[in-house]
Amino acid sequence: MKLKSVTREVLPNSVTTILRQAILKGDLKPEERLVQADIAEQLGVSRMPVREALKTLELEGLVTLEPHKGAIVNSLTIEDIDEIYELRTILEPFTLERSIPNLGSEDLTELESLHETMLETTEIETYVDLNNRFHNLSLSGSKSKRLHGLMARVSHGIAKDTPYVIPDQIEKSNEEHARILSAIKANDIEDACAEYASHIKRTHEDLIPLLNLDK
Amino acid sequence: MKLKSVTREVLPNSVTTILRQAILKGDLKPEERLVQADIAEQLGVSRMPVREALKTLELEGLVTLEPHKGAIVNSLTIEDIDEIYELRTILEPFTLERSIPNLGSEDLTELESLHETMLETTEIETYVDLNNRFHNLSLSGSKSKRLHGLMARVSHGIAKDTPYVIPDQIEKSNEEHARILSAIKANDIEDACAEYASHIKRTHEDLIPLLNLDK
DNA sequence: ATATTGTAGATTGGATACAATCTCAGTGTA
DNA sequence: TACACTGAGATTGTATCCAATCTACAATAT
Repeated sequence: MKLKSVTREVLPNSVTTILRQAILKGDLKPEERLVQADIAEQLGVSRMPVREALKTLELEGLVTLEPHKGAIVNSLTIEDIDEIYELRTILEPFTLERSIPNLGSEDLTELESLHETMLETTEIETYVDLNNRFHNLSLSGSKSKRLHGLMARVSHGIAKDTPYVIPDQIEKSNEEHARILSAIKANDIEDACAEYASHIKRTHEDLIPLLNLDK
Repeated sequence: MKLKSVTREVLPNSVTTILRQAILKGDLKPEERLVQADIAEQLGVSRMPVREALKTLELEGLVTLEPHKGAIVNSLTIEDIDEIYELRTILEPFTLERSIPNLGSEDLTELESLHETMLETTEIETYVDLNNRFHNLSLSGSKSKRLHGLMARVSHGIAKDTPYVIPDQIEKSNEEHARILSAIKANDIEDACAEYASHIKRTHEDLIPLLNLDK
């Protein structure tokens, strides 16, 4: 018998996740200084896991680490947002193209059901979660750690909670997801990628005017 | 008077560089296990900097880190190479497009002189170094840490020493560099990016048949 | 009063020590 | 012989400690 090996939970990973979410949610503000000892105490661990977590976040581009000085939360300019969305528009369809051929019928069923549930969901929290699962699953056919690493690094830069700020985001997304999904089911890779790209592009265009970013 | 601030050298960075080069040069073979204590002893440091270095290399995609098990050097398949070059073909012109408007006249002079020196160079070692500086400098107008991080992560996956394996690589590159350079000087961004892209694409095509990769 | 220097406290970098976990050879059993 | 088990050694994960460095404020000089 073959069991899927348990992902052994390791402290730095948990710490990383907690800090990453705090930054993306805005609990930790840009330019804010992150003191290892304080974080360690708050989380009830030693400084060591915190140090590793900060290192990870630096490589993900969320914080800046300066030798002997410490970590500060990176701030985002409009140019950053633009850049992030342009990169997503490139990378995610690129990945989708390699993912579709490897999606099994169970995956398609699952995608379908996620989509149907989203159609009936009005709770924003739930929707954000379903939406992430939809996107992740559709890209999951590509096994390339390199691609998934790059995408994580790009999209971690910005909160994944556009439904919170864009009016009608849910309705628009549902429509776009429907088109992506049917293209995937029809195995029309080219079309699916194009629809996926315009989904991201539209989100970008809707998002920009809503942001009041300084600098 | 204004002094250039000293770049404070920190141990993990040195360790990372040493390990990265060892992997790219092939001194550390794919699937080889990297034991922290051994590396630490060889380098005359404690395990702590080594741990950080391995973490960096993991996020760069050069090694895989499994909890409680350790680090092994990642191996490359043909598909990986293809993917790396396709990504470079996308990312580097994307960056060049944002870089050219910010290149000063000193940068152009420097590029010119690098190119001229390359024309006269037959030493492969020297050529590889000049070539790297040429590429880095041309992309240096983009200040985006995100882009440079992504590119580093992509190209660190593969040795930058194609002149060692591709016959006539130097001659072909010189010709292509000339075209890129003149487009940059003419401030023809579109053309420069196109030439840059086909430079990478040609290298990819020349490289593939020369590699005897298992798997 | 302002600018500069000196100093103490805070904070990070790196080393060491210990705990948790894994690996693997060796043993016993069917 | 083949297989499962066991336990010692190896290796990684985490905590703690000390040194290097930075920061901020107070003392001093101009």
